Amino acid sequence: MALGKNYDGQDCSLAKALEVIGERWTLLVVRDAMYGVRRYGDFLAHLDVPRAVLSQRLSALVEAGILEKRRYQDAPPREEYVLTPMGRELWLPVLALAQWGERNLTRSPRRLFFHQPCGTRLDQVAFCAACGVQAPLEDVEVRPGPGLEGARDDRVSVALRAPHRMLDPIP
Amino acid sequence: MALGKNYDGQDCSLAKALEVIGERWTLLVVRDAMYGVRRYGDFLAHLDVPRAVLSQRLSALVEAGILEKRRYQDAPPREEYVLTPMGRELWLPVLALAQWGERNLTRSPRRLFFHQPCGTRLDQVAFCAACGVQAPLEDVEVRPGPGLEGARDDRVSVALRAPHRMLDPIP
DNA sequence: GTACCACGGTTCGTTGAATGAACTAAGGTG
DNA sequence: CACCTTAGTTCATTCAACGAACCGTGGTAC
Repeated sequence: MALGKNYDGQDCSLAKALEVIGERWTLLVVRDAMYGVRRYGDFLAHLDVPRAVLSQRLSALVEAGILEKRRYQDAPPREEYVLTPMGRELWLPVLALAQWGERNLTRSPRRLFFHQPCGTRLDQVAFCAACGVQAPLEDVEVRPGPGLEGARDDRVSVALRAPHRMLDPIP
Repeated sequence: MALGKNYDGQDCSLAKALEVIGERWTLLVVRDAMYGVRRYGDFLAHLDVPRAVLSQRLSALVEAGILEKRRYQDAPPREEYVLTPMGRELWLPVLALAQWGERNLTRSPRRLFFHQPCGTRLDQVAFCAACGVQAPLEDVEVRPGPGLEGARDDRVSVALRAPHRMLDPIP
């Protein structure tokens, strides 16, 4: 489709990336997946996205190799969406963008990120000075920051108001 | 406006950031500004974006404090758009996203980034190991990578096929 | 066994935004 | 005086987002 998602003629890896994760809602779906959201209904509850759009985005992310759809229960049959390694690598740009928003668009931080093995707070490039490593997503813990207001009360929002290891499924 | 740009109810700095730079074309405009593109006509030539959309995006970016519109010539009156400090801070997420695209969606790198003061190649978080600093945008030089094919031949594309310091205006 | 519910979607009419071509306006240049 | 450049605006058409309603599969309660 030449309209809506493609940036034809842009020979640039940023444009390529945006063709995959640049559509409305897509990066928020990825963020939720990083927080451990896996089920259609949970994405829906947390995002207030039209169902048709969510279906389309999930399929597109699976197609692109960022999410994997897999059956986690047979009776009744239920599927879940989990990040692939390629999807987990989006951690860095997502964090950088969120931190930019935090520094420039909000008063105080909504969420803080920590290197789970050592408890050190992470900066915008996820580099843990204490350990001297770039923290992979699996080793990151989120905790609510001072700026987080409890506006929403869907399952997912409530679960994420407690400290939580990234990728751990929502209860 | 509840439609199209807002992510109402998402109490999250990523959503806030996406409200500002998440619309179609917006991040490509910012990328071009980082490369040194400043004039309406140059953005237009490089991006193949409809004129009305470009006008809207440029105004929105000025409104958001990411670009500054300023007169660089009086007869005839001409304006240019340059990144503000807040806009320059988008460098990190833009780089991280582009590098993700490069690693996961393309064969070989389109463009390589170097720490201009010392000539060291930069990684996805713009950390210069030789100098031990996070390189600011002003100190970065782009050079074409092996994967860059000379498909486009507009003014801007041609100019960017030579090594070029970030933010330096297109000739 | 039958009514009801949870989950994960699809369908569809309405609204808003992107597209691209044409037009405008200010001000030089030959 | 005709024409060119730059930076837009206007407008009809096309496409995608929205949100409400509907659908299908397979439990669970009575």
